[in-house]
Amino acid sequence: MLVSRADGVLTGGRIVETEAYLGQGDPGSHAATRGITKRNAVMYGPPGCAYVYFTYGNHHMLNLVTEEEGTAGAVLVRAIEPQLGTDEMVRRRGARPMHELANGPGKVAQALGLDLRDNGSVLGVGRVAVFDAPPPSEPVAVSGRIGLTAGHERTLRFYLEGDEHVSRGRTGPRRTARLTDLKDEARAGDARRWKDDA
DNA sequence: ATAGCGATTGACT
DNA sequence: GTCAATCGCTATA
Repeated sequence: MLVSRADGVLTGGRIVETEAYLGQGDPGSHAATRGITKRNAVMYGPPGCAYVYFTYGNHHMLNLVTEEEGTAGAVLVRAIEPQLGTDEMVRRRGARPMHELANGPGKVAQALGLDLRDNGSVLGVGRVAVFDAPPPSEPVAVSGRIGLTAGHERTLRFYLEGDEHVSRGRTGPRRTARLTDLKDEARAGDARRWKDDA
């Protein structure tokens, strides 16, 4: 559950689509180039913070920092299922079908009223908060990330299979799995990474 | 100081 | 399916 209290109004919903962005070695990441810059600094900061950036001259993107301080890593929230403050979300986004209020990363930030002021804010302390929720009943689909220049693709996009609130997009190759299995895979990957580092 | 570009969207063919 | 809008960040001079 993702919740915003921008403008003193609570808005939010269930996260239904995400993409992972790593640090060095992930050419699609803002942290791809070695070193901290003014923009990507928050990605290197402590986990549990919001990394918000501005792109294409119009759109804000909300990421959740995931890795320990000193290691770049964040999850881009690409879509949510509106559940809280939907009337305010309609006011911010314009009259649209419910499933088009936040079915894209730029739309998520707009619907939640977020902007660069939220960059670096601590989840639950600033205007953005994330709460645990029951695991989804739908299978989780895994595909390549959207919108990256060729050669930057990695299968790091995760979304709820068949959910109407997921962004439209060229999916490409895709597989589905249970959430518990994906978590097992992630843990195995972490173990492999630690072993390699050692 | 500044050219080039982008983790997109919305309108249009 | 194509395409323009739009501006902060990054890299280069």
